[in-house]
Amino acid sequence: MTRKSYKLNAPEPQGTSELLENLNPVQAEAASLVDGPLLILAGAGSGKTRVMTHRIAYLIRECGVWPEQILAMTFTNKACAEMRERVDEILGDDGLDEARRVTISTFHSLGARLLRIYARDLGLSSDFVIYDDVDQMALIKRLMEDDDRDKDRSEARRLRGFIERMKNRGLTPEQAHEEVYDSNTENDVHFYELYQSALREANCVDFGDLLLGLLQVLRNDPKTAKSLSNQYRYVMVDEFQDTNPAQYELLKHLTREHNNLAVVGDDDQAIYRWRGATVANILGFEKDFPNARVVKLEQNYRSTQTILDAANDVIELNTQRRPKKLWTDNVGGEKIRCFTASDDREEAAYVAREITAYSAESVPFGEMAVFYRTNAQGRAFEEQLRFAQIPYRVVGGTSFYAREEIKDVLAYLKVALNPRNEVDLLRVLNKPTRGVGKTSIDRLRIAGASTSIWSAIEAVAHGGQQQSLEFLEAAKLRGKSKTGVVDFYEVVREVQAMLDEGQELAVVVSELLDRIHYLDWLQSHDAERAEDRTRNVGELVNAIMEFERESDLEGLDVLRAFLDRSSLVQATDDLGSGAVTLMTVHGSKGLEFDVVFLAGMEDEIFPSVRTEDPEELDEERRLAYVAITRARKELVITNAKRRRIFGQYRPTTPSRFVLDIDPERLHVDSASTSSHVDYVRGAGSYGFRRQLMSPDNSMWDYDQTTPMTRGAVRRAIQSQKNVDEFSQVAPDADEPVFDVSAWDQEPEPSHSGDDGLHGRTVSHATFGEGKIMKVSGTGPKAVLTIQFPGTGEKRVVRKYVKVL
DNA sequence: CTTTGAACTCTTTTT
DNA sequence: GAGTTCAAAG
Repeated sequence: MTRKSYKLNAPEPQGTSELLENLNPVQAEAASLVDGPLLILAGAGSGKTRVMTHRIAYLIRECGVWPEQILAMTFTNKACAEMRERVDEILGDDGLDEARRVTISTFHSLGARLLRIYARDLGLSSDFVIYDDVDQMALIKRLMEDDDRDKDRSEARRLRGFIERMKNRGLTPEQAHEEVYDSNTENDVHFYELYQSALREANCVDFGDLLLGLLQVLRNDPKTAKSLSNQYRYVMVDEFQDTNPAQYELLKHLTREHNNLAVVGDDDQAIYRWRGATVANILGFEKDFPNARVVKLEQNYRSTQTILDAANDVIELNTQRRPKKLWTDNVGGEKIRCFTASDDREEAAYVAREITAYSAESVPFGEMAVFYRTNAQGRAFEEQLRFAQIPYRVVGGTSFYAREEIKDVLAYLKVALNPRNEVDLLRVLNKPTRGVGKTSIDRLRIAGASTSIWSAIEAVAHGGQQQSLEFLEAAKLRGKSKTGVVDFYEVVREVQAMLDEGQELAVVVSELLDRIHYLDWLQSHDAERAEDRTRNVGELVNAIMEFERESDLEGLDVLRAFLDRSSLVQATDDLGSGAVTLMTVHGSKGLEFDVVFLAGMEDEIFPSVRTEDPEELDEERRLAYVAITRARKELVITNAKRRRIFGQYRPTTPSRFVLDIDPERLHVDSASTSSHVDYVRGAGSYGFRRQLMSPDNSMWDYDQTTPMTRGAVRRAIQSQKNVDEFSQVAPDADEPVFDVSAWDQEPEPSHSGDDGLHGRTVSHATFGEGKIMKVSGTGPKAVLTIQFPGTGEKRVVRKYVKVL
């Protein structure tokens, strides 16, 4: 990569730039302090994204910095997309596409991208595959068996946790060894070592490796570090309070040539300690970067005074924090509404009812959100919102790409790309069932012990040609298990062949599905869920097609890029849509909504049961602070007197965080089954109250006869009128839906915008000649539905066929 | 080898 | 209450 003219020293800002006109003086200062280390302490809602985006624009416009020289790190892909969009807006459309040229990335995406380039330095080939946590667990369990440890699930989880912690701290197994202080840890480190070499053998990396691997490259090869640092002349980091030591070290490497590191963060919003993040990074920033300048953003532009006060009531009880006070011009505001339901279902029903009511008062669905502490709580809300015909989208939870059927299909592709990848290989070797059971798998593993399972499979498939030990061992397979293994081998080879030919990815997948009768298998194997799963597989094909069409990559690179994306991006990462957002509090970080419902505010839910020491409680408190400060206009806090946990009802107590809020700011919805008169302010009172509580849950003051308020009734009635306008939940209605059922049907002719292609005969590398039945889109990337005699109907992108 | 059913366990939070 | 694991029958 050659950059001829680096701006080595960007000029100090001269006077005012019109770019900064829309910022307040402190924001403007933060955006224009361009050189050297900078710490921006940005309270909730103080416009930090605004500052960062303007800063990027300022660098480009006023300081003559090339977009390619700017690196901005965020925590989620969602945040990346938003930042890019906003930079684009500020810069305006001048045809230079500057926003696109800035590197805006998550740490992990950057890691994946750079590791593809430097894979060799780590003994990986660039075909390496990324393991998600399910794959990781599969590998760990297998290794535990080999290492004959107790094959205990919780032990496996513990080991995964250990490995993850090591990687978060940037420690390789060798480095971890030096830290060992007892024999148990010694043992764990040994396992870490084992795990790491298994990953390398399989030519795979896990999530932590995306960072640790990159770190290793930078540590071992100063030249690479230097050139990267020179390329990224200006580095910015969002949510700096949530960086872990590995990420921090990475930043140091990347900025060592210039020290131009601007970090934005808020210690009150640090919520990823459990993931290895340490506030030490933000608290000690000035120590590591002695000449760092510090800017504090304390004016809140988001919430009402009431909401801000409530948030402050909660957070001020934390002891370990940089003192700061947020203020706003936005005085007053509605009181925070509290509602206590009799159980979790009623809680959800209440929220649904209120959403309808707000909607009737013309709050758009997209401006409302429901937050909860754990993903499991989301289901109740899904049910009730669906029932109330409210459009919603669930963010987080099981990601699309983590679903079984999706992982299955992708596993075939991953094996085709990298057959040494044993986790994926074992995942689909007998899926759909081919008669290859545990015994056969064990034999293959023994046969391939010195090489790989794949080579043992190859040996079986190639029959008596080879006389190696592997072959002898593997040759014990006979009958159904042998034909099964051979069949699997052939499937993978066929996929590889199609990929080698440069066949379109979506076609490869369709062929694969046909070849292994995957959809039939889904149907016979688990009829109940088959419909959903079939649709998901169809959506996967759609996503692949879409990706391929938009991608400017060629050949196998498309597949690699798609697979990387599937491991790094949540399918729900896209923003926008007129639907109510359902998500965990963690997921809400960085977002804002007019109306926020904060549900399940009960002790042992929020704060979580698993909170043990005071530091963890502090973190829960910060989490509550984050939740509250997401709300612009109104906040509704709900809880339930009893809740189903482990499938049975258990009594609850109100969250101490609600008790911490000055009752002055609360308005108890009298439709509640409890009057909340018990809500007394003060953290100190909590422990005391808890002692007082009798086992029969007398904390809650039963008062079930209270009628709904007139306001609530009014809203409920109003809402009835509006219900019909909203269709059944269709979160991604504008996405093209791949109609799987159409695969077996007769093609239906169509003439929409077909460039005159309709009915023409085409020739395709694999399928031969066929007739175009349907055209959607125009140009080389249009999707053609083609009837191939002998093969049947296929959808193919225009550029892959020749029109005869 | 595969399927079935009963027993058993686990629940934070996510890139 | 859901997902996983284990044993026994097909």
